[in-house]
Amino acid sequence: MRQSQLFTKTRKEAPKDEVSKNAQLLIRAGYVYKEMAGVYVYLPLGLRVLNKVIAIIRDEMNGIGGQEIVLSALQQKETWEPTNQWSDKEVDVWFKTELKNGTELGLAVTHEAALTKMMKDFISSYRHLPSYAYQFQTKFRNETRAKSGIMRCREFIMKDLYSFSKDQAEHDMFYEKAKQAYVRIFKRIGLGDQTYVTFASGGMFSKFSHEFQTVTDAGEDVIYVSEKKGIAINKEVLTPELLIELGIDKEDLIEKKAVEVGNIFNLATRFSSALDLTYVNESGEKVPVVMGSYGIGPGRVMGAVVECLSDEKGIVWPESIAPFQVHLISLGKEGSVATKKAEELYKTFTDTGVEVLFDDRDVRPGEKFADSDLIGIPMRLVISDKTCAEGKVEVKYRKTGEVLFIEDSKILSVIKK
RNA sequence: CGGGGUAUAGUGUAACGGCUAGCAUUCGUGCUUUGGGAGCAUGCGAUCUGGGUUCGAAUCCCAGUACCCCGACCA
Repeated sequence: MRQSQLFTKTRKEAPKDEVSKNAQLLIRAGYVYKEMAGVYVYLPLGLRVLNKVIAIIRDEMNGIGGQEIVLSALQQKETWEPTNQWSDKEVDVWFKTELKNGTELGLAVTHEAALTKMMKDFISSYRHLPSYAYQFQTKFRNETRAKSGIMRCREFIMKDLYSFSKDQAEHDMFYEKAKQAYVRIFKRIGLGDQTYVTFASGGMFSKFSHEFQTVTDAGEDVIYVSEKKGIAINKEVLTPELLIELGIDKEDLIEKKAVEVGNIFNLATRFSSALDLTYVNESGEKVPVVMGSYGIGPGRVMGAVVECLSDEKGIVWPESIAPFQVHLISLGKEGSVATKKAEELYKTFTDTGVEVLFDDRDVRPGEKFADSDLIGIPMRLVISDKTCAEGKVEVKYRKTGEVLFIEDSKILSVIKK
């Protein structure tokens, strides 16, 4: 993509009412636009990152047998009444609306009830289980206080997978597989080092759930990390008994602030019982399906990456989710050798499938460099009269600052696809 | 939902109750310039909304709205 065609532009200063680092940088660099508190628009650059995060999650969900669907954002009152969750007392983050005829509707806070209800049409025998469905869908939550930029929103995309198993043993096996898939997701996204599988409150159906907590001061949760074990415990469930059970010394725990980027938990038969999702087992008995829920917020993940990996100059994207692989910067004047070469290189990249943002704007070098640092694409290539004279291209890595001069003919070989 | 704060061009800011609401940046135009947000000239662009006090309100008071922060909440 040509930067001259990109309708967004960078800013030197962030809006004064954005305090969080993620929102400041994402707005300054032109990734997101704030529509209102807790509601952000994803701009061309931001959508590319979001889609890459989504692609990684999708790949891992498909890898454990997930089947992608899209449920509706508008939900019926009847869907939530069996579990008593239509009540504003039970679920206090509802956005509700109604049809012209007065029928009450809700904007989806989450989807377990809707999917459970739907699955009644498809699950009736043990032969139909286990089954796993997931989606990327917009959730609406009427938070009393949106905060932390794109990390706590009133409208946000969430990946939610729901598992349908014959019994607890089958559920437990999948639960473990899903946990490992989550570990891989955060590793691939570039947050592996600072993200911990965290023991958290399991609600009323199991002792614990597992949260994936990314350590950052921008987070709202307090966790206790055991570096030795590579796991963490949410403050809300930390007890001496648990430490014994996990074989952790209290001295090994370090208190840290963290943001919950994923959560997986056992739903047991809460929804299947309430909504009558049952199947007939081999003995001919009708029994409720055992369910699990597995969530990740791609937008929140994106915010966490910015919080964790940016520096004083701007964002530093991991290669796996950067909006582009390469930031090609031409410093040549119109009609110069450098400009011609940059154009040729741009064509080579686009022809060979290299994702490239081409800064072909007629602005001064300093501005291009500053923008490049702010936008945070992992590899920067500079073409100037100087580099052309040597038959080379300057390569600079955003993360390390390392600079290389590569011969023209070898450029494609240093770019990872 | 409780508490606190803020509201002036696209953005960041200044202005004792009193002069044509100033500065920077952005944006437009022209010239110049081209390896870390250059320079000169010139132009466009603002007091959140509604009441009140006052001879006079960006400034004081009340209400509303929006946003931010702390806490609660996050099924």
